[in-house]
Amino acid sequence: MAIKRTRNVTMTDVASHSGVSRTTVSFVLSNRENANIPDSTRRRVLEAVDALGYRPNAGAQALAAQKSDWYGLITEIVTAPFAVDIIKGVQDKAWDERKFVLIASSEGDQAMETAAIEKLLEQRVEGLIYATTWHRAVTLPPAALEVPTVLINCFDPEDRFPCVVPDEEIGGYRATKRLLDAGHSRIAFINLDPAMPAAIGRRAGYDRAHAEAGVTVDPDLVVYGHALADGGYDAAAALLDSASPPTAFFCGNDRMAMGAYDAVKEHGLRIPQDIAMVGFDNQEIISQFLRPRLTTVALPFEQMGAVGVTMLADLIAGAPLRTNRMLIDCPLLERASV
Amino acid sequence: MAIKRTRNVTMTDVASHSGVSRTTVSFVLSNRENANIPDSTRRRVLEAVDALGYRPNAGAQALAAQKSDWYGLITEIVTAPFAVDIIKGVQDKAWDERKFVLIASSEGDQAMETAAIEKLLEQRVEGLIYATTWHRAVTLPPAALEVPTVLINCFDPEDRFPCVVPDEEIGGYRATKRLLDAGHSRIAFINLDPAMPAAIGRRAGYDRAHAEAGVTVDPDLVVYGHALADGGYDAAAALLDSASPPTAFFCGNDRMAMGAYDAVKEHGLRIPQDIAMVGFDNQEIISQFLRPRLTTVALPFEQMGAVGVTMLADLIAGAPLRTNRMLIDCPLLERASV
DNA sequence: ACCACCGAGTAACGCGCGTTAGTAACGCGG
DNA sequence: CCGCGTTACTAACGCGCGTTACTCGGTGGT
Repeated sequence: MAIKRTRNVTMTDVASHSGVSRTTVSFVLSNRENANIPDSTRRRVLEAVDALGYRPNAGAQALAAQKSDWYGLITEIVTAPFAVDIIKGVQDKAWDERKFVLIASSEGDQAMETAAIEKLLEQRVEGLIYATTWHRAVTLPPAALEVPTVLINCFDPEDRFPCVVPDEEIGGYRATKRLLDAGHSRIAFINLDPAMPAAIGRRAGYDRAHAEAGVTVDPDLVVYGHALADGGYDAAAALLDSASPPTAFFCGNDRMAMGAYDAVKEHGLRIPQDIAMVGFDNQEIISQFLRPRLTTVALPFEQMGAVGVTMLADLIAGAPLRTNRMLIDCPLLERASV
Repeated sequence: MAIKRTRNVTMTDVASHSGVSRTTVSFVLSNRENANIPDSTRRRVLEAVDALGYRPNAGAQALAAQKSDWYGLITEIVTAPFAVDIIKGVQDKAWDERKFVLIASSEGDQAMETAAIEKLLEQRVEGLIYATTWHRAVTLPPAALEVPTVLINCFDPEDRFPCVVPDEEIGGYRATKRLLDAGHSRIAFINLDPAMPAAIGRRAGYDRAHAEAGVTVDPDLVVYGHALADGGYDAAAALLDSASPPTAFFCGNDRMAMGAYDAVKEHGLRIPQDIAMVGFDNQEIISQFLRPRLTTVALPFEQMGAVGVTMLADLIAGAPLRTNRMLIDCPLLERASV
């Protein structure tokens, strides 16, 4: 465990080592124009930087320059899978803008969340991104008002913060249209809790697709399931046992589709020959590995993260936002279950 | 979008607002002992803090105090699911020690990884935690040597860094013993790539359990599968079609178990009545929702994260480490597939 | 010979804060 | 009245760096 504890090398060290003033070192390192640094000097400085292993002190830089180059990201990291894609989208995009992302997890706990925001503000982040794992309304701690803030996958009921949310309606529309196009007319919709924005939007898309196709929606085919595999299983089994069963299922999420698969198989039916199935979320570990692989609608979290960063940058720059509520398209991913 | 842009309030502002010196404010806020601050003064200061919305500047604090209270965490965030648990374990434990965690993602890319470490060092993190999503040897950029560093779920071939890794052997042992105890004697082992530390350790545990039970291992029952659902399906199907098929499967991960489930069901066999199944990883989204729910061995990532933080704290404090390679137990989670 | 100008470089201030070394006022025993 | 210990505070330095406002030694033009 040999730890090379380099004494903290500062610009002053670099300066004396290369025989110039600290100011000159600063000019060289910040590539300042109009500074008239001849190449010979520049080289001497850079060599000293290398030789001494100089590393700028970000805190001191931020203090002197009065800016931090950091964005803060608050997210529910426990509820796992989706948060990761948002983080990735945010981080990559931020990197493009030479910004870094300070991640704090909220764990759903309100007190901890407030503490996290405080900590980020103490780091003097230039802006805040608040992301949730499921589409919903949120109420942020008041501290968030102190700094430019963008919401991802959630929205402020009072509209004080701009947000990026998935276009649930188009997702529901795409899924349903795909099934209608495949010739199905009895399409069951195992939706999420009807109070959720996701459920409302997707239902609207389901209805619109039917309307455009001139097919009447049978209200008995639209049910609400517990949002896990069991919920999908139960709902699908009940529908298959009904007097006039559906020939296709549109499931509110991939987990329910996973349960529905089991119900279909246990009824001795084959996917997609006898029953077609479309999911939602594109939770890869499920949709990629179900047999047959599941056709589903993607929630483009990574893209949402990237768009969020762009909006935040505009907000910080004081640029006008095109919209306070950015809708992100949800594409259909064709696999093998239709 | 009403953004309350509070001009940056400093200690000096608080001082003048409450009629004391900046030093006194500092003493009050840091709860300094032996400072003899009467309650009346303390209250005046705290009221001013509140009234002005003062918020300490972490960068300035770090600069003055010559310490940062931050740990750096580098992790492969793309390969998703596991990274999240490590992050959670690290963050919670760090919070207990009043430390904060700066997360950077490496994305597997060597250049980006080096850049990430540099950035963390520029923030003057007190230590570094490097975590991977699968157990393996890693080679860190040399910059990691400049600061106390702990590895999680990976190890340094040259042993320059202490590490926390899962005890694969005990995991393999537990899984196998459970099946032996259930009366099985022909237990197939669909292992991961035999070059992986995980595969080696689990195989050793599998062998030890057999040896202790006095059961001879049939080498034909130990196969290596592509680590995805298809690999599990193919391997399980082949074994079930063989002359003397197994009565139980121990799968190298839950994804393969997911595929094996399909193979078993397609052979008209029932789990667990006809075939018992044990997975590995406890990838919740799979093991919780397969029907029947999958008995599996957990990789305790959260715990590994917490232990890593403890080791790092010791390392920073210069305390002697009990071991340079901490093994974490992998418990068996009983569900319904045995 | 004088001035204007340019290239090359530096002294010095301030960012917000922790901390040390003080000071000023007061009470109390002798 | 002196000396001394408390109590309650503050002046001032330094952390590492960005930045502004300079200095100083040449060159070229008139």
